[in-house]
Formats: sequence, structure tokens, C-alpha cells
Amino acid sequence: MTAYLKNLNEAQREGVINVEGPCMIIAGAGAGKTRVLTYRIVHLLKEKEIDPFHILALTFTNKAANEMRSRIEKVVGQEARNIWLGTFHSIFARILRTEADKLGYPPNFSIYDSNDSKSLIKAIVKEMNLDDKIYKPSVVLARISGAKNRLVSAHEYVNNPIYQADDESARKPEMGTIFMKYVERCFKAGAMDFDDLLFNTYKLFNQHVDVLYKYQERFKYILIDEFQDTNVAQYAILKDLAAIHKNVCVVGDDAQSIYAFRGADIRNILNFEKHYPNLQIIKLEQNYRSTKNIVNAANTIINHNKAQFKKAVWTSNEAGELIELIRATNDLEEGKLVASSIFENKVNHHLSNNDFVVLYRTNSQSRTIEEALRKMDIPYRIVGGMSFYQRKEIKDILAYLRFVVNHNDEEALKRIINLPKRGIGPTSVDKMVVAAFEHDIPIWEVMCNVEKFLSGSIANAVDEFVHMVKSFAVDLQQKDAYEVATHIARRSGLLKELHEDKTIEGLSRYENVQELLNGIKQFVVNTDNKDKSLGAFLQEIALVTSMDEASDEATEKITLMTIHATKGLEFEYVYIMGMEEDLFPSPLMLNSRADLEEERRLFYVAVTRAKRKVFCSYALNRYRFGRPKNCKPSRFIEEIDPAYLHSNEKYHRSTVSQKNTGHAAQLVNDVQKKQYKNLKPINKTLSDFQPTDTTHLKEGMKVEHPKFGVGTVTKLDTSGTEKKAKVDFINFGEKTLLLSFVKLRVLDALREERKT
DNA sequence: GCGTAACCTGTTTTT
DNA sequence: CAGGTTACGC
Repeated sequence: MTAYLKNLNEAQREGVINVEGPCMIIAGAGAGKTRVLTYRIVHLLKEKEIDPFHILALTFTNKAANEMRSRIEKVVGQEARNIWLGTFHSIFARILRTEADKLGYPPNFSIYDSNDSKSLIKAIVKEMNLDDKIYKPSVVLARISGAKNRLVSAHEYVNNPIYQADDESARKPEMGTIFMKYVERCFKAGAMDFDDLLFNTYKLFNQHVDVLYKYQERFKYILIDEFQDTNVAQYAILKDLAAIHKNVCVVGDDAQSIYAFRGADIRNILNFEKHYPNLQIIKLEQNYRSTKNIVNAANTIINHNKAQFKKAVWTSNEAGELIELIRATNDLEEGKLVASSIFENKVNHHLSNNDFVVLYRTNSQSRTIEEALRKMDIPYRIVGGMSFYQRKEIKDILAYLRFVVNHNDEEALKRIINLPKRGIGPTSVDKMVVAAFEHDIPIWEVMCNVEKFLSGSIANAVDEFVHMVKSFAVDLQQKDAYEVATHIARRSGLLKELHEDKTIEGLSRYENVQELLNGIKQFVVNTDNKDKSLGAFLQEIALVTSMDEASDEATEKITLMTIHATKGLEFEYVYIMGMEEDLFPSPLMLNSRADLEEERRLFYVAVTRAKRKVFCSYALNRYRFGRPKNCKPSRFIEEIDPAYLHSNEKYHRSTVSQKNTGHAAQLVNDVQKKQYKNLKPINKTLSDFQPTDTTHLKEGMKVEHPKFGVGTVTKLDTSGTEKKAKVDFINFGEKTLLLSFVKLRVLDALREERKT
């Protein structure tokens, strides 16, 4: 038997080797579905000798795609590079880029992110003289997005009496008109939003049979990860692509469907069975990840849901620990208790920071735990939240690049036309937009003949801007992306403006821009990228989200992220924060029973990330919008079978067991009990201790027994003779520090705290 | 058109 | 609390 098949169970092996015909793998959490998927691809390449060119593998996140590619590469080597493997959005963007002309788009079309979309909607609402409180950009976009994801075009939307009636009763009768205008404006700007990448791919395949045929023949084997999260559009495209060869394998878990809000339709799993009568269904029910207690507790949670497929997830792992509750009086204390619990478990079990994850429902909840971890000097990384590419200075540069590549990108134009200040205000821009509309010409043409539309000094300013952009566009033909981008950054004056800002924020903004330019350089140097144009770079990063960004893996860090971002990952210890009614489940989700079930699945996903232990924390009082609010524990806590819950009604007190940990543990206990009165304050401030500061551990000293508690320090004294001394030390964050140092540090932290 | 200060208002998840 | 918007004076 081939080596890679040996470490699979029978069901998994079935999933790997039966590559012909349609196949659906329903896999419980931790049952190794990614493993099956990767091995299936390996099997196709190695055993069936399929050309990688004929394999299409689709995932939802770039992270998952990269992970899968590197796993495959480990087994088959270079060959893995030629597989069409990526997210739905990135693969479809790639296809659309080559076929753009057939839909009337330029090949270097822009991709609007949701901010661009909202900004455009806002502009349209304003132009139509509608109330932007009734037509909130986010609400309108959600409606448009929902339609596109169900493959409803703007034209079909306005002609459908059901949608009309819906909007009438929601007192938003102009919704359809906004939709029409939005689509038109995107098209004229040569831009597609996220949903267009799917919608237009579907349109392309249905209007151009020859194009569809080309890709049908290319993708002889299709694999889909996280199938439960596909929406109608994705499903329809998938069906089209697989229509000839029908070698399509989907992997999913209905219990982990958490993207219905984005249009994911769980019925795809049912339809799939109907559509392929000879469908092979494989169930993976054995969990290899978690302890019995975690698997069973998760099962009791998900069993509260009515809509679910029969599945019995089980494990042969040890029973393990019960789920533990952490109750805090307020959100700040919650952060501290979680941080000290992490610290305690880390030192007691000799774990790495990488073994811990803190999960929460909303990004804004990260604040309290961040503060607590910072105070304890424990390094952490945040996944999600404000992305590098979302920063103002980065978006500004990118807008320049986008506009040079696509002169009709209206959203990019609005960003940069007066940046740095050129004396062209919003009023002038509006005038040009209106002129473009009235004469039915692209905005760029208006700008090129600006003297016909605007007066004197402003026309001159616009003219100058146009000349600058034209000169950049010339470079585009001759130079690579890096050279063009650096030139644009300098010549536009953006870099200069940032450089002159000597504040700390200004400095970091300047560095960020440098980092972006470095990123472009790497893109150019990278031999994997055949197309080194600026357009190719822009397309790639338009679909990169904050979840995918590279972070230094060198230092061990605690991971902080939303539950949505954690899918597909696993950790030894999982902390779920903010387990309160009105937060999780989110009150906005409670409109219907189905939505509550999605929140419950979210909780299920969170719990099943854990290999060893789960903590759920909640606060009795939480600050929201600067005002405190009383909270009560989440209904989800009640739903866990008490048999799997650590019955601890007292406030959680973090204690380190003394027998293992010596004096350092005593210190932690003392601090928590606030018995630090006899320690004298010292004349140093927090900033005197840099992250690299090891104070007592200097050159010529090393700790010989890196074990928590007691160690021996070897020291060379001035005469050069070696002397040994027994010391107490403590693993504080990533550092091994002498106890005396930690005492000072903790004392300072407490002093700081009293001040505020 | 620009800069500043006072004012207002909103709760979610992501490609 | 934080970001976006309005009002006002130059």
C-alpha cells in the first residue's frame, strides 16, 4: 500500500481513493477532512497520474488554500504548483481576467472591497436625494449582495414583484433603482465587487458556451472544501464546471455552517444528493482531535439544533478535563482572569503560547484581553480586525496604483484626486461625475477635457493631475510593478507628506508604506508569479484579507481571533470570552429560529477547536459605548449537559499549584491576593523595561536547567573564575526571568494600575 | 476649499 | 469609546 494511505482509517481511505464520479464527504469536527482532501489530490497526481493542470481545488480562505498547497507540496514536490488551487474568489478573478472582454470589462478591472461598494452606494443615495438614514449603505449593500449571491441580476430584481413588495413594506421602494445604478456605475468604472466575481463568472459561463466548455475540459477533477458554506452562485458555477466529467468531490460539515449571513445555503448539501443520483456519500465520524468530554459536550450543544443531518461524532481519546466557567464582575476583570488562567496553565503544563487561543464573537472584544496580556508581558497575535491593507496610508497608495491601472476606477479617484491637497474639493469631483453621466462618457474623458466643464484654477489643478497619471501610465508599459509603485509613491507626493510627519503614528505610517513597497518587490522577485505587472499584483492583494497576512512564526504567541476566523484550526486550550446573552448569541441574529441555530453552530465550532480543554468566560457587567451594562450568562452555557461542566459557582480564582512551582508560584498567588504591601516601590517606570530586557541575565550568565521553579546560574566574575548560584526563576511570557526581576515588574504594573 | 471643534450615533461575523 | 458629520471662521 502506498505510504500515505497507511495513516488513514477506512472511511478516510475510501474518500481518498474513489476519485471517479461525484462524491460527498460529510465530516465531523476534527475528523481529518483536510487530510482526506489533500491525500485525494496526492492520489490523483501520484497514482492516477493526472496532470495537475486538470485539477481544481477550491477553498474559502487563502489560509486554507496555502495550507493545502504546502501539505501537497510536501508529498509530491514542485508539481503541486500547477494545481488550480485557491479561493472561489481568487480562482474566478483569474478566469475573469483572461475572459474579461467577453463581458465588456477591461482585463485589468478593479476589484471593489466592501468599503468601496459602500462609498459608491452612499454617493448614489446622495445623488438621488434619498435619506441616507433609511438607505444605509451597509443595508443596501447587504440587499444587493444577497440578490447577486442568489444569481438575481439588477434587471431581474426590479422586474420581480416579490422583491418590489418586500422593499415597499420595508419602506425602501428605491432599492431596485439603487441596485440598477450601482451595477451600472461599477461597470462604467471597470470594477467588480466581491459578489460580481461569482455572479460574472456564472454569467460568463452561461453566455459563452465555448468558454464554459474550455474550463469544463480543463478541470477534469474538482474538489471543494467547506462545502456547507457555498452559496447559490458558487453551487451553480460548480455544477456547470462539473457537468461533463462529473468528478466532483465536496467536503463539508453541516454542523459547522456559519456563513448563512453571507448567502451560504445549507440546502446545497441536499440538492447535491438530488442532482447526482449515483453520489457516493462518505461519513467521517471519528474525532481525532479532542478529548471525550469535549466531543460529548459539543454533541449536546449541537443537538439543540433541529436542522441537522444524522451524524454521530465520537472519539477514542481519553476523557480529559471538563469545560470550565470563568465568571468575572466586569469585562476588564474577565480579561485579567483569562490572561492569568492562560499563564497558570502554561506554567503548570509546560506549554507553548502557541497552544492557546482566545475566541470572541466580535472583533471589538479583543481589547480587554489584549490589555491584560500586555500587562503580563505575554506575547499575542491578533488574527483579523484591522488589516494591513485597510490602513489609510496603504489604501491611499493602493488607490493611486489602482487608478493608474484603471483610469475609470471612480472610488480610487475619489480617494486620491485631492491627496495631497491640490485644491480639488468634493464639489468639483461631483461636477465631473455629473458631467460624465450627462454626456455618457467615462469620467477619465471628462478629466482629460476638464476645461470644458470646470473653471480656471481648478481646471488647471485637474489638468496637472491628469498629466501626472498619464506619465505614470507610460511607466506601466516599460517597468515592473515595483519600479512603477516606488515612482508613484515618490512623485505623487504621498511619501514626502508622510515623511514630514514626525509623530510616532506618522513614522509608523511611513514604515507601513515602505513595507508595502517591499511586498511589491517580493511579488516581482517571486518566480512563481509569471505576470509581474502592477495589475496582477493588485488583483492578488484585493482578495487578501487580514486573516491571511503573514505574521512572524518565530516567536510563540497566544492567538486572539473571532470564532469565524478559527474554522479549520485547532489548539490545546481554547478560551471563549463574552459568553453572555446580548453578545453571544448576538441579538441581531435572534430574529428567527434559524439564525439562533447558526449562532449555536458557531459555539459548536468554537468548542470543537480544543484538543484538551475549553474555558468559557463571561462578565456580569460590560462596557458598551462607554456605558456599563448588566449582563447575564449566555443561554448556550445552560445548554451544555452539566455532566461535562466543571461545577464551579464561585468566582474563578487563578492559582498556581505550589508543589510544582516553588517561589515564583507563590509570588503569583501573593499578587493575586494583593499581599504585596511589604515590597517597597522602586524608582523605575514600566518603560524602563524593554521587551528584550533580561536585566539579571546578562552576558556570561546562562540558566542551566530551563525548568520552571529553581535553576542554576553560571556566572563569570571579574577575575574570570566561574561561580554557580542557585536562583528562583519564572517563565514570564517568553522570557525566563529571575524572580527578583519579576517582583519589580509586577509591582510596577500594580502601581501603574492604581494611578489610572 | 481648508481646518478645527463640537456633535452625533451606532451594536456581527467575511470573501 | 470612536469614527463620521456638521457648523463655522478663515
